[in-house]
Amino acid sequence: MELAEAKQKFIESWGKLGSEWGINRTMAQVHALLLISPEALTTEEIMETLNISRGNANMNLRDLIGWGLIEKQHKAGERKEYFFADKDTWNIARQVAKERRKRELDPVLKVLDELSKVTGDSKDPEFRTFSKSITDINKLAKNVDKTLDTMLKAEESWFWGSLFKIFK
Amino acid sequence: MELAEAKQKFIESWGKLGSEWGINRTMAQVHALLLISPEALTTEEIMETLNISRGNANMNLRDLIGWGLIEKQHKAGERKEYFFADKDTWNIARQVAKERRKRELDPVLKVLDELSKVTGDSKDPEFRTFSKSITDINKLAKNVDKTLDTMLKAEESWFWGSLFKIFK
DNA sequence: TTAAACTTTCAAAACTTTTTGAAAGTTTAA
DNA sequence: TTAAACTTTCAAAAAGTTTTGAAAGTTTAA
Repeated sequence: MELAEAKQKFIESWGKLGSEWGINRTMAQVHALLLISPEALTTEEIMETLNISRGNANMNLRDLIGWGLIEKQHKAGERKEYFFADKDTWNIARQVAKERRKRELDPVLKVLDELSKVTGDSKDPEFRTFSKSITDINKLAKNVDKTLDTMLKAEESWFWGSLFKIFK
Repeated sequence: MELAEAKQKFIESWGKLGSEWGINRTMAQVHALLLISPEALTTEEIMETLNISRGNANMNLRDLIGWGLIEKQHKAGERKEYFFADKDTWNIARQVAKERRKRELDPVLKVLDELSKVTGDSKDPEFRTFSKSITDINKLAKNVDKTLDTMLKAEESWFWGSLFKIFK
């Protein structure tokens, strides 16, 4: 396979994976493009490579900055803004985990805590089933939360090293 | 909070979480409803409770069966089909992880393996950056894959117990 | 200042996904 | 058999999401 073709394929696959996990396909593609670019790129270059409009490019670049996955770069003597991606996959994974935890897991934990407080007749099967499910899900969610917390603080080598010890 | 209100809130939150993670909102809501129901429910009851059409209910029930999250139940002397959800959160988590791995992670791993085979001029920064990114992502993806594999085989107590040992 | 170079915004259009509901299909009891 | 009770299908409609592109806004050099 040619390098050019391989690049295309990577951008496509990354976009598809993103959309399956609830991330805007174009945003994932822009990220993929920057991931494999040795140099920072301009909005113009991104628009051209991915065949997207200026507005679209701008909006997704801003979102990627919001996710902490890319940064702006200023080149001396140039007016244009350049964008480049953090290339460290461990940082990327941590950053995504961090943002999704904040945006999605945290609110759910809050609701679950509220819902665990609901009281009722412990003879009522409706209440008992509700209560048990909420409690169980709450426990799982808290465990996930705690694990993410450790992961976010961890160094890559320590993290995988530790998992390796457990998982043979 | 009333039990009825709490149920509503749970169904809503579960649906929202699902849609943020790329799972059809209605499917997640049907799942939530069955999770907190002590008894198996008919399509009719689900349609009424969630205010959805017969076609929609049927399609999402089938999908949930496909995900291994709910099952059909036949009641002696009854024509109707009843549906009930596995209430064990650990099983649910495993089942979801298993399906998403199969549907989404596996294909990406396949593409990454292909892309790691691309050869090129190691003096070319374009090639070097591409190559390094693919290799790194491939490594991370394989680690995730291996960890999921262990998790899928594990018993809940063993799994969390082991994590606990690492994560203080 | 001014105007060129650039970035951001946002309403409308395009596209994607989900939902509906009526028709077709299936199963069962008699 | 038949027909009632039920489930499944699927094309069209509705809802939701993303993209466009022109206009407005901002920054900078001179």
